[in-house]
This record gives sequence, C-alpha cells and structure tokens, in this order.
Amino acid sequence: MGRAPCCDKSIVKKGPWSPDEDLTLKNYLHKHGTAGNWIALPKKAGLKRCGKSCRLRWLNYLRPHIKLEVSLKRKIKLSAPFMPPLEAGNKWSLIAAQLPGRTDNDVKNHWNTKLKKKFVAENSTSSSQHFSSSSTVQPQVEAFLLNQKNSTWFDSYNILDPLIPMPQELESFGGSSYSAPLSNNEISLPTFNAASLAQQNEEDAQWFGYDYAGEDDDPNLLELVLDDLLINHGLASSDHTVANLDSFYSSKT
DNA sequence: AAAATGATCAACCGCTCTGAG
DNA sequence: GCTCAGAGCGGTTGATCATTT
Repeated sequence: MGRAPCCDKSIVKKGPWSPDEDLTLKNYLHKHGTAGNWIALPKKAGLKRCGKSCRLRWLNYLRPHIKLEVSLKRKIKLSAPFMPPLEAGNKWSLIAAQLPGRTDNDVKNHWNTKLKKKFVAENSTSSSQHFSSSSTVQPQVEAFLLNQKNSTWFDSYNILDPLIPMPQELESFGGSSYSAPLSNNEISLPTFNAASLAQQNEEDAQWFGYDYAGEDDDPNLLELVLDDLLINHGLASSDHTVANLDSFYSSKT
C-alpha cells in the first residue's frame, strides 16, 4: 500500500504552463500568498494543476528576481553556511542559494549539461580508476571528494589562481568590500575588474541573466564561483568561512 | 535544404525530511 | 513516540532550439 498521491492525477493538467496559468498563479500568490499550503493552492486559485507543480513553477520561473538583471553586478554575498553536501544533501539548492537569481534547477541543469562533462573529462584521465562514463555523477563526485579532503577550498580557487594577477580590489578584500558586518556564515565576495579574464565568452555572463558588455565588473565571476563550487570543491566545503578567508589572506601578506 | 546530433531547460516523479496533531 | 500530510529536494525525462554533416 503506497502513500496517497498529493493530487488526483486524472484531473490535474500536466505539461508546459500557459501564460494564462502563469498569470493566474502569479496573481493569486501576489494577493494571498501560499497560506502555507501548496497542495490546496491550485484549487483556491482555480488552476487544474498539482500543488507541487505550482510550487515548482513559482520557484523556478515566476518568483521575483529569477535571473534578475543587474542587482548583483557589484557584490554577491555567500550567505548560509557551506555544508558538506554529500553528507547533508541539498547541494543544488545550497549552491543556488549563493547565486541570486538562479534556482536549484538551473544549477542542476548547468552541472548536468556543462560541468559534469568537464569534470568527468578532467578526472577520467588522471584517475580513471575512479571515474566512468556512468550516467550518474554521484560516485564520481564522491570519489573526487575523497581526493579533495586534504586540501583547503581556496587552494585551487580559480580567482586566486597565481597565474592570474591578483586584482587590486581583491587585494583589498579586508577593506571596503569586506568591512560590512558579516556573520560567520557570510562571505562578501570582492568585485574586481578582471581584465585578464575578459576574454571568456559571453555565454558565461548570459547564464547569469545580464549583459555585461562595457561593464567594469568581471562578468565571469559568478560563473567562476559556481564552476568552482561544483568542480574544485566537490560542490561545496565546510571550510567556506570568513575565518578561513582571514587566515588565507593573513598567510598571503 | 534536410537529417542527424548535441545542448539546453522546463517539468515531472518519487523519495526524504519536517512539523503538527 | 508515532503517524501522516505537506514541503523540499535530486534525478530524470522529453520537448525545443541550435549546430553540424
């Protein structure tokens, strides 16, 4: 005996959402909110959709600030503690939480379509015993994490690559862009004019939903952060704390 | 120009987690 | 402490668009 379905599958509509449905859902949520009950929401809103489907549609598409245009050009904040994702689960949402305007689905898709290949390709050559062409990446990530356990997260951090001159603003990380009160779980990433990175293609910026042409800010910073979280740190690390940044920069000076 | 292949992303499915009763 | 409904999540699928042959 399985558990009761969350909705009547014979009644609910499936497939792509129409603009009308989007509007209905958006208007309803704008007026009433979820009232803490997604399951009952579609009925109240007059939608022939499963509550879970409504929730997903809202979170991944309709909710404000999805793929927002410009607000994160200056600074992004890494809020919420970084946790060992494989132990804690929630890795996609955790990473998405660091990237305003991106959903866990976005991050997941990005990993599955772009980074997984990159990740597997890079590691299949160096440690072929750990990696295969399996359709699921989890075993590879786990194996990769084992290899990463003894290195600190910033050792391989892209934006700190010694081959890339440390930007002035980054050097002043302990200054203005780091001066705001931060909890132990927050890291305020510096913004910098990374001309040396400017050759990377526009797709990176477009993935973040804004056109960076002509901007001083590094268009690829967020992409780098994401890629780095996913690849270099096995999705995340428990060592992403301000304290670690402090010690890192202390060691650099 | 058409077919084949690849890339992307929205959406569904089913599981686990959480909190209320 | 147990049960159950709802919320949240990751894995997966399938449609669509882009690129290559």
